[in-house]
Amino acid sequence: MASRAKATILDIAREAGVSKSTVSLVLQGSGLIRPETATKVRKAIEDVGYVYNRGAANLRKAHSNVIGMVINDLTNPFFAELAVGMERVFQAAGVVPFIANTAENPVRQEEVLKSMMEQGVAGLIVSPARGTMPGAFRRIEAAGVPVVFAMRRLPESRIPAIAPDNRRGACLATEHLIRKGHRRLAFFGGSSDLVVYQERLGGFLEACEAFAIPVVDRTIVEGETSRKGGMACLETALAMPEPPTAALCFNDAVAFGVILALRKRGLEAGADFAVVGFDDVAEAEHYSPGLTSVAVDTAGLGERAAHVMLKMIQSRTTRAEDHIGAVSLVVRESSGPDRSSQMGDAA
Amino acid sequence: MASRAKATILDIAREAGVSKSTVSLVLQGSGLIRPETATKVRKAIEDVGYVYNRGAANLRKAHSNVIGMVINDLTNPFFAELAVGMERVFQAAGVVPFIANTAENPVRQEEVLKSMMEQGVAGLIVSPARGTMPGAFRRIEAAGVPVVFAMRRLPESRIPAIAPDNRRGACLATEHLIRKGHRRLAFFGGSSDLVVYQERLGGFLEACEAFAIPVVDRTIVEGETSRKGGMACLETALAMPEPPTAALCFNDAVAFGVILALRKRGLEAGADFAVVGFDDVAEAEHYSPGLTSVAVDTAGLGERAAHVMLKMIQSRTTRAEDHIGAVSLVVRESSGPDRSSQMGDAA
DNA sequence: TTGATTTATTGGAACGTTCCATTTATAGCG
DNA sequence: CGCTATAAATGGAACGTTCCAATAAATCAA
Repeated sequence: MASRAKATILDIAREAGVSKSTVSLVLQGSGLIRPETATKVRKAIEDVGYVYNRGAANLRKAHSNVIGMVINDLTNPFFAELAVGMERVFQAAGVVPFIANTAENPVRQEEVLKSMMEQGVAGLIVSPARGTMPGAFRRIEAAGVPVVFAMRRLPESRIPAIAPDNRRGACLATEHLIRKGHRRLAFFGGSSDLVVYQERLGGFLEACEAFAIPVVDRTIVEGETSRKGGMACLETALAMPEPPTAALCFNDAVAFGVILALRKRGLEAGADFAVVGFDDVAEAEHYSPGLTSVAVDTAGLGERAAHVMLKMIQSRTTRAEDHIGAVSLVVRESSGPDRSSQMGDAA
Repeated sequence: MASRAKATILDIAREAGVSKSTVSLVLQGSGLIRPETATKVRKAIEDVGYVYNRGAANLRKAHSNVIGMVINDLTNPFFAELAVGMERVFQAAGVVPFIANTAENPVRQEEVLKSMMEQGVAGLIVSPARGTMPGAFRRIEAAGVPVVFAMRRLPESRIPAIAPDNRRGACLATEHLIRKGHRRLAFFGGSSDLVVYQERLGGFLEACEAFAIPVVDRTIVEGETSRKGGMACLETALAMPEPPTAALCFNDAVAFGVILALRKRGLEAGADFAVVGFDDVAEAEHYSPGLTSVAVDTAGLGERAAHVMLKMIQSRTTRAEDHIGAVSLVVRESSGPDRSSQMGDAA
């Protein structure tokens, strides 16, 4: 069936009885060639089972149409959603994003970035792994490849970042808890090596300050940003002499963990302890109880990041403005009764 | 700071005072060059901020070290886990997998596959989008690029597939429901254009047959493989004159939807209606109630697929054996009380 | 010393494209 | 009919690697 060695532009030229240049022109859809010739060439392409060699082309053209997306945790649905938002934009622009996962591992991240650079990507959208060193992107910047950070940023970096308004979101959520009447508040999960953590914690503290919550009534428990981490945080907090009655969680995964741990103790989120999450993943709505969470419009941020990237590529610059996405609080049951309700649930 | 035009092997050669061939040798870690020379060259590489151009290299070498992973729905945590399993294996082999999402869209899939082929991938691991045409992979096979299907297969294709034992899993789950005393059973979600659906439904029917469940007592409701689809399935089924008392769901997402819909009606999964899922995603364990589900060892299948792929590349063949992964039923609360408590199926 | 052997290094010809500068064919105009 | 203007097609020189065959330098055997 198929030829052993892979067909090249020259094979097509021979097959169609034209020159390689003509084939090349057809391939890039130039209007310079006569329609009949183009048809003839296209038929030949089909016949020989030709596969375009982008590597060879890039050798001359110098800018590819692939964009790399480097994500720190693909199993987190939050990041998958981000990816989906970006893809929507790129698809329309005829760009194929290649995704790679770093599994929150800076060493792996280095490998992945290297591989993408070698592949000649036109740009890189990155959600950096925790513990990324400040200089990790110096080489890439030096090579003139545009980079955009999504969701996370690095401490002192000039790379543009697209992220939600973490501080404001946390502030909003904390206010909500305070207005519900809570006076002993906790912030659960995350760790201070993440800029995002500092922003969210900052918002939490800002609201505490604004409502004059004394420092002793603010409990801050760092922990893994996972269900397990959330469970641990709750245990730690409840073991305290004056335990908090409400918690803002670093993200939804932590919040789910807290709800789970409450249930294990025979307590119910909402009724016995108020829980608020962050990110508003799809699951938050369907959880039981529904999780009050800060919605960050993940897919929208993905789209925005993709747009910024495209613009940077187009204007061949390596700099762009940060973009802070609007946030909103989605109130559900986990943060306490809407009225003074009872759920009809008797078995 | 960095040079405007990107550095090549020749720039390094000049910088280090050697020939380009020497630099090339150093780059591929050949033992032929004197250690001191190698060091000198490596320093030059560092100094000029050189980025290896794999496209150019592939022009001669003809086999790249990138493997494409084409996945039909990245937002499904199930597939993300699959991806993670593969990555583990590839990383050890020094291969970087590039992931792309087709969003269950055959047209998009075509674009993505084309792009990957153009990029010169060494192999492709694919979970084909629903509605993929039988001939969709003919060109790729003809080009001699090894392809492995993961989780899903195409109706009449010679491409090796790595998938769980769907039939047996469904059979196991159905038996479980029957032993619990259920006599009117449903199969919820999915649609018959998927081979996986046919296998799972087949297992369901096989168990029904074995336990002599009459055909009238088997309810089959096709539907979207999502929470929403699951909710719709339950509504349809409960509207019937003699509604089922238990359901095997096409996957966990459908099962979660069913549980949700039950709750909306004031019913509780487990107590009032038995629900079993398929895939045993991480969330199944943490759901409320815990979801009984068929565990398929997703990450293990990913690893297996990656191994098969590596072997195919190594032995430059495009054929391999199918691999059917073992499954097991994980019993939790959603399928009813552990003890043989009689459930009256009069609602 | 000479030649043979081993060890390091090097030029040059690919690889499959693109793109510029030409060439060739076609048409238009007086 | 010759001339120019336009349209269509073409050859050749890059692009950044690898790899073979060839060279140069160092070592050894006699």
